[in-house]
Amino acid sequence: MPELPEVERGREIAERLCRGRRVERVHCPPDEIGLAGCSAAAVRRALRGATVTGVGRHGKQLWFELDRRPWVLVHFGMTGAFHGRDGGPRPKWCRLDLAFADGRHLAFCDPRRFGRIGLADEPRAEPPVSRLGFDPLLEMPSPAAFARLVERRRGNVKRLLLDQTFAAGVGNWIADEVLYQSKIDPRRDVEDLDDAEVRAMRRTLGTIVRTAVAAKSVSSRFPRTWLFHRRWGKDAEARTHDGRPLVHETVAGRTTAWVPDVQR
DNA sequence: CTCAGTGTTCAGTG
DNA sequence: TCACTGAACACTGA
Repeated sequence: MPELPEVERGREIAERLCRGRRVERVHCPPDEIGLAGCSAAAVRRALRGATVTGVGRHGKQLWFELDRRPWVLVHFGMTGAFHGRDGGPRPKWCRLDLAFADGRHLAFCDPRRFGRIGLADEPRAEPPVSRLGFDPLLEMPSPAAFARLVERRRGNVKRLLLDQTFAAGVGNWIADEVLYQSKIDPRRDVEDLDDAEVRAMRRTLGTIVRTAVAAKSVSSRFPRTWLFHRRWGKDAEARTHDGRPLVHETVAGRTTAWVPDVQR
């Protein structure tokens, strides 16, 4: 479930393994669907022989910064992840594999193939990155600026949180966690939120994202009070840490876990 | 065998 | 123009 914290974890793995190193060999099989408007050959050409100067991220978008253009963008889709290794066979579901002179490899694995690989000269200045809203880890708006962004929106609050042009990197579980910790019913209309609720959303969003990133996205290290640990599966008996019943219901087209006792 | 789920985009409806 | 729904995408695992 790659949301912002999982993608940031991928960025850290890639940066530690690749930064300052020259790409010796590239494996990138032809793949019409998973390549966003470019050929596998173009991806190989962009990477082979280039030195990785850094790995950037905004929301769920991640890119390799190279010592020449274009750069290479990766979106993890629903099941994408990076795996480092010292050698040996490529892992299963590998769609991109970079080999470095020191024998290390970085593989992008994506079993369900919803991930995307693309090229861009200036990722931040062009779509899809340029269309994204603020990244809650890198640039959380002030309370006043956050309130102004919310004021301009319509529809229910779950939809707002999932909208990548509002807050980049929020996915289904973070949206539900924010609403639970902010005590807001996911079906509520954005226009009906009061100032305290909007402030609570901003605060919980920041805390949840920073906490998950600090835990390196290892969910067993997330606070035990989080809804996260209770939301998976649609167990009719599911309860929060303090014994309140969960419900699962489709809101904004997505399975939503929430707690009617707590969220108003 | 069926089907939920995960992120995103797109076509269609109101 | 906007809000919203449902389908499509590919695949695993229950």
